Amino acid sequence: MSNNEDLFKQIIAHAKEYGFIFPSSEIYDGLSAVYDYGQNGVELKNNIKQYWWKSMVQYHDNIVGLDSAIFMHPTIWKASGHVDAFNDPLIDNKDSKKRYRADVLIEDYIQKIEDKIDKEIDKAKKRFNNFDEVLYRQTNARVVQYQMQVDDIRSRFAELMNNSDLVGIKALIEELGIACPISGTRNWTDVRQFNLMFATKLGSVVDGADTIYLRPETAQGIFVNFLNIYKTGRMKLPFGIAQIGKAFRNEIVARQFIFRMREFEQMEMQFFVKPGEELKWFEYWKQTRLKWHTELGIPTDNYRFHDHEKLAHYANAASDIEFKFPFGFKELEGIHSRTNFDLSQHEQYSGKKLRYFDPEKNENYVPYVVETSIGVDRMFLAVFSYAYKEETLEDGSSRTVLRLPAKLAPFKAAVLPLVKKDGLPEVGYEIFDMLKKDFMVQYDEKDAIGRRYRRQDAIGTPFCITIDNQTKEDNTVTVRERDTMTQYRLPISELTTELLKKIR
RNA sequence: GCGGAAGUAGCUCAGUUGGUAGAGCACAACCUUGCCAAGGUUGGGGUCGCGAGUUCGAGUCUCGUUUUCCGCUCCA
Repeated sequence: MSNNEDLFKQIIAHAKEYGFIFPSSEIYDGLSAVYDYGQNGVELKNNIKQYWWKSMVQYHDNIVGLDSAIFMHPTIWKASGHVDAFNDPLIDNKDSKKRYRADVLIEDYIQKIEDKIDKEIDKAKKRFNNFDEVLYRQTNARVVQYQMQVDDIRSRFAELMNNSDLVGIKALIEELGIACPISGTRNWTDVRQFNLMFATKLGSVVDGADTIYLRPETAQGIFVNFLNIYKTGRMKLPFGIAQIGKAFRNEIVARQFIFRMREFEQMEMQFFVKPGEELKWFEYWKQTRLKWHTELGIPTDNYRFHDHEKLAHYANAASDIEFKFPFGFKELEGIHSRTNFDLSQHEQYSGKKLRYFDPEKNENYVPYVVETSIGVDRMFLAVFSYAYKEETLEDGSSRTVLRLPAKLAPFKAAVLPLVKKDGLPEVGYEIFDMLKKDFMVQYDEKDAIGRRYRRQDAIGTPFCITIDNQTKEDNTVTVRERDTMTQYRLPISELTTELLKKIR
């Protein structure tokens, strides 16, 4: 484990040292769990997004793109369930230092009483032959008393939650004498509300301005545009809408470098299908998405599916693609069969019909949705941490190399005149100007050639193009490959084709 | 949020019992070499995370704070 910890630290250090990722606001001491992408990081990140966008939008005639706003109508988050689900009242036990959801503590307490009722009923069942459970529940004094207790707590608790009465919730916990399961004490902190959504005010007049939220996921922007795209795009089921964009969650604990951040970027695609076909498409997208990952050349044993057993309220199937990060297998992408939950909710809250007219069946219905959702930053971390290698070479020397998939590398090639004289830099600039139209290319003439190769290795440039004195005679250059460190000569005129071939 | 560890130059670190900061690499300029890093000369860069306190004097001791990593907790 400590080996992996060291490796992870090295990866973080490398990301900073070579201009991939910097802590946000670093000269002001940084801002917790917020990061900036540097000159090389932004290229890698853009390439990841482009690779995704092409595979979704460009390669599918039935998937189109979207760029919806981060600000959205506040009711959207009521419809989606985020206002409720992202609003947890939390309470800490001062002795065990454990944190609980206050509502869960109360639910557990209620559950215990209900268990007692069940026990009474079980006993009675054994005792009486013609057992009438409904009648028994109404007449048995003990059961009636328990049931009244449960109903009382339920209704009081619901009211407290509706009024967001945190003081009242704590009072209820104390009144019920709920103890911490670990320490067994009733030494509680105050109940605090953690809203996972960032709120701000729309409109410059603070008084009376409406509270709006920074979106906690990009998916809802797709759902609320379903009708627009379906109609203006003349779409037919099945079809998809893809979107890349920032999302924000006020996590209680955001950590592990860029794995869990409060501001992050998602690549989501919602695929609308006929009811009843969703599980077929769920399987399809599971396999398709895994293929997208493995086609980058990262060995398949770095990936695994994790099928959910406990499903969210909106899903009827869900699976994660997990990646072997330096800190273990963790979620990289989620594939969810979201049923017609979201569109139905928006129908209800907006009052607009979000229906598809099926010309074959000659009927209207709310389509089902299969979602693929991947974090750009997590994908960045996955690729970056896989690519990072400390190698010992045959001659005993070592090199640090980023074995990035060529199509994701910030720079595709570096143009390196062997020496800074004899007209070689001039030829170098000619080649640079030629290649820059198609590729991100770096020009470097400083220091010994070997050192320049290593510099390119460290930022993952797959090819180095070296100009020497022979170049002036026959217009050929040396191409040096990052992974194998092998070299071969090539006419300058063939460089573009060669690079295109290798990078695709 | 709780507990543990850490924070000295871009990076890796040194800094004796408190006596007003060093090295290597990196960076810049010039010279030299020329196909797998670490030749030469010169130079730039640090109020030692931040803020208080103790002291004649704090990188070093005390307290607070912040950031990062790890564990717990929370979360898709």
